[in-house]
Amino acid sequence: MCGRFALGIPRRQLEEHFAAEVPEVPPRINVAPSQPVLAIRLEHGRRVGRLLRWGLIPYWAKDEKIGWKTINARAESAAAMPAFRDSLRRRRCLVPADGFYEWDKSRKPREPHLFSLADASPMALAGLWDRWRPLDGGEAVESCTILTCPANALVARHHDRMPVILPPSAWAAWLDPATAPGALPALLKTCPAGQMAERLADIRINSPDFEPGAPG
DNA sequence: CCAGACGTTGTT
DNA sequence: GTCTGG
DNA sequence: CCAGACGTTGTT
DNA sequence: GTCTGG
Repeated sequence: MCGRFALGIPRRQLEEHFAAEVPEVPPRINVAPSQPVLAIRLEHGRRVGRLLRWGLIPYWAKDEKIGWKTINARAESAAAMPAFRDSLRRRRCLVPADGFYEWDKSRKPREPHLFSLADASPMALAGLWDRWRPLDGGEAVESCTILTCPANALVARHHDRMPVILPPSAWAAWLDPATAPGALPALLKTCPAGQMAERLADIRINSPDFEPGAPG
């Protein structure tokens, strides 16, 4: 699954890598659910990075609590889920990351591992977003979720699910709302069967800077 | 019809 | 908003 | 995901 | 154990 990840890529490198306009974001080694995450989406045909709350709140929600249970969406079922299907059809995004964490729970204390690409290039996690307007007329909240798929062999040593990682060749079609829904499953299957999965590196974290309870 | 859910992961 | 269960 | 809390009364 | 907050 994907419940924590890292993002410390400098702005200009993100802009170059994703061909997008990206806001300045402080480097984070421990991005947690409910916090703002950088998501790249298409606005008027241009790729733009926005800070969206992690945990998708569907536009029809009565309150925002559902966002605690929607930090991930299963790629296999999202198209059929009331909370995700509209976003899957029309509101897809990329979530840049240095890598994502999985925990080794056989250790005391639990030990985090960072999974990043072997060549250290930025990862593009497949995401969905939505815009929710509070019933009391308060300000709209934009939020997002990260799709998951079955873990590849490397990640499976720790967990049976992992985030969908999209290769650069899939980004344009993923972001384009005009992409036919029928084409999406093929894009999502990029991970774990595709080449990116082969390039995942498993790095054990021993840094004293990493404190799960104190999101950086 | 109305009421209530709408989600994922992990663990047992 | 839309579907399921009662 | 992890960390941290884990309560009551009364009123709307 | 289970829920909430970050």
